[in-house]
Amino acid sequence: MSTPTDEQPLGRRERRKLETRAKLVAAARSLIAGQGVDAVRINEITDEADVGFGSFYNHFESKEAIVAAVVEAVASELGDAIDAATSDLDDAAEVMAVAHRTIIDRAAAEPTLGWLLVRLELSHDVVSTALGPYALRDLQRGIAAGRFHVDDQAATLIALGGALLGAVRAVLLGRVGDDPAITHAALALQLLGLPAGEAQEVARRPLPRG
Amino acid sequence: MSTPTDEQPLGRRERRKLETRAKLVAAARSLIAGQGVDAVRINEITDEADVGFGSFYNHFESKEAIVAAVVEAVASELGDAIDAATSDLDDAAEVMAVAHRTIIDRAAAEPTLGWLLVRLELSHDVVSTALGPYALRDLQRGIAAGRFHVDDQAATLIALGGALLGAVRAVLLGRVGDDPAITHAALALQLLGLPAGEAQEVARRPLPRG
DNA sequence: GTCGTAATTGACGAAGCTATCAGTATTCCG
DNA sequence: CGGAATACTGATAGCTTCGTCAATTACGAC
Repeated sequence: MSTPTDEQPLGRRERRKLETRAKLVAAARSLIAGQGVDAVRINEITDEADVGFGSFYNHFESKEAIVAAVVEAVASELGDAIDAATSDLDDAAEVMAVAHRTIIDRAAAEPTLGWLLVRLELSHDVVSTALGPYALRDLQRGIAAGRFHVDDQAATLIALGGALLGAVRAVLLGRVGDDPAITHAALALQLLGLPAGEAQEVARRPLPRG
Repeated sequence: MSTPTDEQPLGRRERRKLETRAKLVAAARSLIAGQGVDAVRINEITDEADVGFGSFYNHFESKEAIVAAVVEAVASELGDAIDAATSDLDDAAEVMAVAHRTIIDRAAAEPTLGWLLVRLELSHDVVSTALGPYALRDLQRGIAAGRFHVDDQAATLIALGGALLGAVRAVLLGRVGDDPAITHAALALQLLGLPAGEAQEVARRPLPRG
């Protein structure tokens, strides 16, 4: 997910410019998480970023443009997190469980990220677009390994994504019991056709390098 | 879900008033379905309803007020549809499958309703609030009958609702195969712990009084 | 037919938001 | 050091939206 990051020999001017841009994106991110895209005003973004109003238009053409930047940032951040958490695993079912647990744990630890995910999903399909490819890969590994019993792959991914998003919302709203990540992971595996007992066992395995 | 509807002896004046109100709600419903709550302007609603701008404030205090009316209408409409479709059934698993199929089929037949559901869910929790009680009742029947294997009821309902909403969105976006309602119903039953074969069988049963 | 009541209407003032732009401050480079 | 380049700034013009209100219209009672 991460690019090789070719960089560094930048003048002070360039650095300040990027810094301003980063402040704007961070401010937009936090405000969108709190209020949703539509409710956020551009002057709120510049105030939060502690930057002159006019600066906004030095970096972005419109609100849509900065939203796109936020979406991209969130997508790559989550993608990296999933990669890091699952790269050491062999069992396809465990990969799926850990991927879901990662998302939910991160949303719980960083509600701003969680709300962003929820609030951006409707308008920008973040889950399908950004996470879909990972999910599809993991799904097919599980099918190939004979662990999942799946009839319609696309429909399964949709249900999986919807259930995940529901779980994230529930966590953010505090409507959950203990360790919602494990609970949800077990449900996801059950959805994929694992027997209840096996789903529980896989979902409960300790996270790698935790 | 439906109230006994005590009514009829109304003068023409009352009827016209209710008619205006109904036109406003219908217009709001269609516009919200198309653009989401935030994007809808009050003058758009009155234009669509073919009513003077000022009339809006004879019936509703604010946009929030009319949105609440729309939410209530949608909730009772769906509730009635589910009741009608499942009241003749004995098998708890079949009840759950038919309930989900009903929602998806209705969303497919009436995209306005589907989009409303999706667009209102974020801001108003329609699925949890309006459909949750039905789902909980059916879930507990299935558990009592020993057909579902459920660990955490609340988490299961959340996953079920999220998956349903995802399926509705997919249908509206055309990203589906044949008979998405049956496909999704089978997934829902699998999520509830039914073995894959059994889930398929129950999901495929013909709808009652179809 | 006349009058009182209540709903409807659209124009208007107030408030908010966007995008621009002319001016200022900072950095780069010869 | 000095001039060019570039990012930053906030006031402002123009537009959109909201909620109110005085005038108008439709209804129903007598």
